[in-house]
Amino acid sequence: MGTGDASRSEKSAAVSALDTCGERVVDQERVAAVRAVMPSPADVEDLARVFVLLGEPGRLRLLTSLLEAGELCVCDLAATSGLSESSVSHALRLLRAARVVSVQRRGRMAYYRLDDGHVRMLLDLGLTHTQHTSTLTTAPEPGRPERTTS
Amino acid sequence: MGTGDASRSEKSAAVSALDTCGERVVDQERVAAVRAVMPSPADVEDLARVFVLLGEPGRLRLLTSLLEAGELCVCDLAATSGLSESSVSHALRLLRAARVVSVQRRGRMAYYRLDDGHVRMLLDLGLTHTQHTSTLTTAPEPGRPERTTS
DNA sequence: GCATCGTCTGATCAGTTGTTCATACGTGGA
DNA sequence: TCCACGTATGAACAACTGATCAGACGATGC
Repeated sequence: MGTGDASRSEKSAAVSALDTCGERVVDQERVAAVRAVMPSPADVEDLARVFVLLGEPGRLRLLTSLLEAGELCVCDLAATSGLSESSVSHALRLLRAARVVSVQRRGRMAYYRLDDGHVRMLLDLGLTHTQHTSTLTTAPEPGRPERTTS
Repeated sequence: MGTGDASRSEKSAAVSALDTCGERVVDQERVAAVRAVMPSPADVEDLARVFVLLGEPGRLRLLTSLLEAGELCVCDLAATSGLSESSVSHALRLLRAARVVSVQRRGRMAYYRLDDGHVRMLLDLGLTHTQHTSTLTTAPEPGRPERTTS
């Protein structure tokens, strides 16, 4: 099955440009259309980086805390997230590097806040829906007091 | 970290309920407020699972392809995402388990589509903003000048 | 029936990631 | 000044994850 397998090229014949490495393609038009609008690799990786940062329960609790409180210091973030202060510091380092949070120092305290409206929207959207969709993914849990995010 | 460290309980004295394990807390009111509205651990982990699924470039390209095409078979997904067909299959397995995609078989083909409006919104929101915000994330960090926002 | 195709799956391996421990930095108070 | 505090950092470790390879399954065509 090499490349000569044109048995289902009923749609278009301009395959060579798309079929870069012997991959079989069924619906060539659709594949071409998708490729045309596919974000650049850099954009995809950027977005993936953001989602990854949101994809760890500890960081997610940190960010949720900041979403609710507006501003918190490291030790309070440790208290609200249940992480050790060291873990919080390490996590905040990553979030800082991605410009997701910003820090402002007062005295020997460091106060963090969300610094990215984009992430705030993703967070808010995610939190809202997750609470409506309990019992879906893997949560056999009984009822929970469904907070209203306002 | 002695347990008797109540040195800064200047705001309220009802610490015992919050301070479960010798953690220092600065703004107890705010911490209590955040804890009150913090989603349940199960909800947090559910949401984190979703974000993790979106947080890998390969899967993100798969999902973007489905968002654009509506429906694609495995080999076409391999073509649009640049992954091997085996990797696609493994990835789709995870996405299926999380009810993010659904599959419909016709003959020996398997056609996948997005099956979660929640995820579709997150995807769409993410993709929209990422394309406006290129040149941001991957920036090599200008020295880390702790910008005092605004 | 047999061979081929598209897809799925398990095992293995390498790379990544979060946590912990120990320590270092800068600040503020005695 | 010295010490306690809040935070930041590096190293080491365990756990997880994605890619690859090999093989299996069901469906189709001869």
